[in-house]
Amino acid sequence: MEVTGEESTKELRSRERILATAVVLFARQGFDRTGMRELARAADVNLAMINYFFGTKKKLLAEILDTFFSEYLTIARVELTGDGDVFLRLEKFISRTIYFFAARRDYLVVALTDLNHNDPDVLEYKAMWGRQMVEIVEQNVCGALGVTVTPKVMTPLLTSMMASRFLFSPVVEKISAGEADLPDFETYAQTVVAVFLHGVVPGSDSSHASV
Amino acid sequence: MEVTGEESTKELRSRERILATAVVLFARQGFDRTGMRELARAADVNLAMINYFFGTKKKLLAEILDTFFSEYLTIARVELTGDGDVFLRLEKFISRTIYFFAARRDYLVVALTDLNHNDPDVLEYKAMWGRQMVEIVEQNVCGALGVTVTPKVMTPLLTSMMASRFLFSPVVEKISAGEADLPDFETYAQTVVAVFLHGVVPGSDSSHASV
DNA sequence: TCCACAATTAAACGTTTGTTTAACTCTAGA
DNA sequence: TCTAGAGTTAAACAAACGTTTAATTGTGGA
Repeated sequence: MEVTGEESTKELRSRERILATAVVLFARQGFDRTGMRELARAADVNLAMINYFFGTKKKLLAEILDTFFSEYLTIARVELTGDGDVFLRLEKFISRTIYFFAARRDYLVVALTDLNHNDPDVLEYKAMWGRQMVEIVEQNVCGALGVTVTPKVMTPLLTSMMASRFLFSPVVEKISAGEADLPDFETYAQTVVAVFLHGVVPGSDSSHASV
Repeated sequence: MEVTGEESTKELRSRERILATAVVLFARQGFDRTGMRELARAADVNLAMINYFFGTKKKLLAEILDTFFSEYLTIARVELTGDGDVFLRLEKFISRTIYFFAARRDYLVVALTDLNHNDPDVLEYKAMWGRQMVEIVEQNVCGALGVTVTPKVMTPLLTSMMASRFLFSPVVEKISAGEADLPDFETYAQTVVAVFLHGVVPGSDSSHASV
């Protein structure tokens, strides 16, 4: 068939339907707790189609992770590199990343939870992406900021801060239905920017001056 | 046998050996990827002993999580409540928590990754602990700090910051063997305190004044 | 000594797992 | 019109899963 046309033939749709369904299920119930039959049923394809298109379940996961990490890394490269003001660059990076996390929340959850265990294979894969991320932060942020925090501490720290809203959201929403809910992403992005750059207390430089 | 003595009889040892081994394996390879037979072999007990002592695999996990969350909550109650200076209380809380995370790293990893999926049962369990944590922060931190950040945002944010060092450590260590490694916990605790209270840039109140 | 009972064991239970096979349908290109 | 090949299907594979059963061992208290 050769797929010379660009979209919507039935075969292409199956592949993408599997992919889209897999992200949702993996995020909701985890990679291991999601069976091939369950995924096939949810994506409305035959069981064998998953192995036909992706080979193995692990390779299906790998494709999801590649999508997420490459896009995340692109944002970091675009927003963090350059000669502009470091604070402005950080502000833009954090803001764009949070919007990215919001748009691809399921990808984020899969990447940070399913990936968080340490098969030697998976560990090497994670290190590959982490290395590039740390490198960008090291060469474009740490020096320009003139801080003592090392890039290997700062990178996970900032990533955790930006992601926490999305990783904890199911719990937080469950805590109190109706009451004051989570802020929109615009507000949340500003919060993370503010805390990361200036700390929780907004107006002060806060060397112990409370109550 | 009644277990009137306080320790070291063979039966007690089996139960605790299972528990200790489970935490390590669950943290390293995940709850689902760890089979009962594998756990039994690693703990050097018969397969049936796990169900004999804990009933089901899920209840074994629940015991691990209870241990972790109750201790974490105790620290929050002890260090965050009271009338002293908010900054000093936060500083002590962050410091003690990070030492706690370091001592119980495997527990932390199990609690934050294996628990991060959303079976309705698990979600309710997480909400139970999260609710108490948010309440403590709300009543003892947010008001005293006089900040606009809501407790439902601040609590996950701070927890993420404190935990990031431990969740990402396998990746970060893999990134470059030999080179400048992660800081000790004393230093890391100070870093989190500093960033959370004053932002990444130490000496300035940093309203755009770089390069 | 003997009894009651906790601990331990080997074996089997029925499901479910990810993957593979071989046959079949459909369609684009010669 | 015919054919090569991609898409799709039902069925089966061995392996691993969590759990249960029934029998055995070992020990403290009567």
